[in-house]
Amino acid sequence: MPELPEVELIRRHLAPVVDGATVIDVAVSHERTARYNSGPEEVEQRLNARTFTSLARTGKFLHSELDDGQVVVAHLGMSGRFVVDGDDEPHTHFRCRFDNGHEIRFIDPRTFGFVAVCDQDAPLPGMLRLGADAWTTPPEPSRLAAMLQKRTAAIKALLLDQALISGLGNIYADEALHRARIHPLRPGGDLTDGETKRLLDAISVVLESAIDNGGTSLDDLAYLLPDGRAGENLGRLRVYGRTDQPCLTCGTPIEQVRVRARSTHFCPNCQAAGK
DNA sequence: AACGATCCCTGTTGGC
DNA sequence: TGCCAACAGGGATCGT
Repeated sequence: MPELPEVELIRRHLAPVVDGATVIDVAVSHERTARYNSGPEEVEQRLNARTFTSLARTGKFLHSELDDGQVVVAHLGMSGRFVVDGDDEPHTHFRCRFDNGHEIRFIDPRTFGFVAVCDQDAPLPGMLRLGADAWTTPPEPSRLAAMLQKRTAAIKALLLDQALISGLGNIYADEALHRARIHPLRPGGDLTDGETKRLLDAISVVLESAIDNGGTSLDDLAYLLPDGRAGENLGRLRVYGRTDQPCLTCGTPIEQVRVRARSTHFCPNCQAAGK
């Protein structure tokens, strides 16, 4: 499941292909991929003959303004991949050929992802409420503390709320909480100023090193580097997917609980429930 | 307004 | 071995 680091690496791969390129052929072949427009035809019509400007990323969203002021937005969801100049393969729901000779394809078996074209003054609902990007524009500790004030939900759940901070998903939320030594079930409003600062530092380190390591490729290989290799960050995860295995810091078995229908991994010793 | 539950979807896995 | 339920989760939506 691509999170901020994986989406950023995909952006870096796609940007040289799409920036300044003009669409000469586009085909959307799945209704759900076009669900934020009236259907595949609308996405095709609004994209055809348009020129991409600069491919950007906010949280887990990829977006580019077009030469006529529209905005194209893509989200990879759970299983979405972009491939440049690839071969035909199952679950290809979007193909776009450019005047520079390159073609990009969007492959998404679970169809949680999408490609949308919207007007600048009518962004997608999800992007409208998007909080500051967790990596490029993280909030000051005092600002995050203010946002967490009075919040009773588990800090893990709040980290997954893209309206607070955008870009963290289930893997990096667990990793950041472990690095910050904060129990995932602690109510957000109970965090001390010191813990809030630790959490922001941990988020920064966890995301940065994931990008440096080429992202996290899980066993399902839904995410791969542009050249087809697996990202190397899986072996560096300290809690995610390590239920019952010894904590790499203290040896205590990693525990797993569910928070907002998401598996949550933590060390009961390093991340004490009290404080 | 905040919070938790539910749903969408398909490939993979684990239990019997 | 084969079948099927359970599981994985980002985000929208809805009820409380």
